[in-house]
Amino acid sequence: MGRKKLEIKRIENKSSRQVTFSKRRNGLIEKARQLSVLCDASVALLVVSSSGKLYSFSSGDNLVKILDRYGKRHADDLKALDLQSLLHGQDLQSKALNYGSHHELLEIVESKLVAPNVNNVSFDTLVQLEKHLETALAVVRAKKTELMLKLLESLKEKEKLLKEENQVLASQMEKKTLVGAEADDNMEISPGEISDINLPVTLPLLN
Amino acid sequence: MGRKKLEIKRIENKSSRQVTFSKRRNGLIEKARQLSVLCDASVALLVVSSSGKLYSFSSGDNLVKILDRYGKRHADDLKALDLQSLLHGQDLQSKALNYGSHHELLEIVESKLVAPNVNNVSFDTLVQLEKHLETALAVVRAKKTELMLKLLESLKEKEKLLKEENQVLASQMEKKTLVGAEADDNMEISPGEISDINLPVTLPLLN
DNA sequence: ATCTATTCATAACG
DNA sequence: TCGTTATGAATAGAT
Repeated sequence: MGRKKLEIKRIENKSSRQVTFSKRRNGLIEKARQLSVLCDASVALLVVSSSGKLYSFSSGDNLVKILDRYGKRHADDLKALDLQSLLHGQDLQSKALNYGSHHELLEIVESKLVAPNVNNVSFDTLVQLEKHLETALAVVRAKKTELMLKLLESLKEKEKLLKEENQVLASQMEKKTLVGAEADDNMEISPGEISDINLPVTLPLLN
Repeated sequence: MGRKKLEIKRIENKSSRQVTFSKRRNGLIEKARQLSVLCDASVALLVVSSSGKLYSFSSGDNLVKILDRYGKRHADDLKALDLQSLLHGQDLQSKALNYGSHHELLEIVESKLVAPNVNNVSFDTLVQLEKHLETALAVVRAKKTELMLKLLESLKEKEKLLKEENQVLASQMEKKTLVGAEADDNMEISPGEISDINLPVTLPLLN
């Protein structure tokens, strides 16, 4: 959108690359902001210049909320697997596992850091908060991973069973086809043989 | 940039919000891509729609590299904080380049902070450091989640297809059985009909 | 940083 | 979701 059409490939001239970076980075961040506002979406953007400087944007909520929101998508899956109980333990550790309190913790941290009375907060307290934050994040992360792994396992198991069902059906089909072909020649099929095959039209697994 | 100037505030009409979201999201991702290419920058973008769907972009290098660069920044911060003495002559850069070092760096920072010579460190810088750490953790978590979600999606898709295969096989079985029963009475099965059924013994999906 | 000729992105509509 | 088009925005190159 300039005086000339610019090819999208690395700009070799260092100084114009720097200028372009600066302009486009600002543009990108503004666009990200607009999208989040206009469409009520959560947006997180990280840009690291070739010289290593970090620029970022994240829609109000803050990244953590974005991830929480993302996590909600799987609420149904988790419920289906009846793993919710894992999230609602009684001890302190499992308290940290709950999304809500996890979030609360972060909000507390943020309010402490952003509040004007920051000076009141001792470094020790800050370090404590930081530790708690890290621990909470780690535990939640691990738990999340664990749950997803279980989900994966169950899906894989389902897949395996379905494959087996397919095998059975397929071999039954083959058998049936052969019998049918033979009947076409000279054999008869007894009703008993037929009922023996027993169609699993509705597979219990699928319910 | 449309027929009319659009105010940057939440679009109330749901369907036009959806349309705008779709267009602008694509635009944003494209811009992110261009920036990363033109200026040789690392870019990570996460967008979660109000309905919870995730869209993301991350420049080729992949988030790991972004975090590596990020790590360098931490290293710089540490230098600025005059904490490098803690490393006892170890190579700061290379230490900062791998994931594990994030935690290590944190511990170093912490140990330094509880020490009495806290005065050297400005509070603002400390807050910066904390934010950066949190962002890094969040991004890694998001990426991990994203990958697992993709896996889940593909497994679900597989499951769906397998179910369909089962349905087909089952109904074919039924058909076949009926035909067989009829043949038992008075009908003949033409070879054409049989080959028409065509057993999918090996499902391409499963390979 | 600022300017401005251009190209680009997209709001409205079908 | 897709295509079209009039228009507002972003920005490449210059200063």
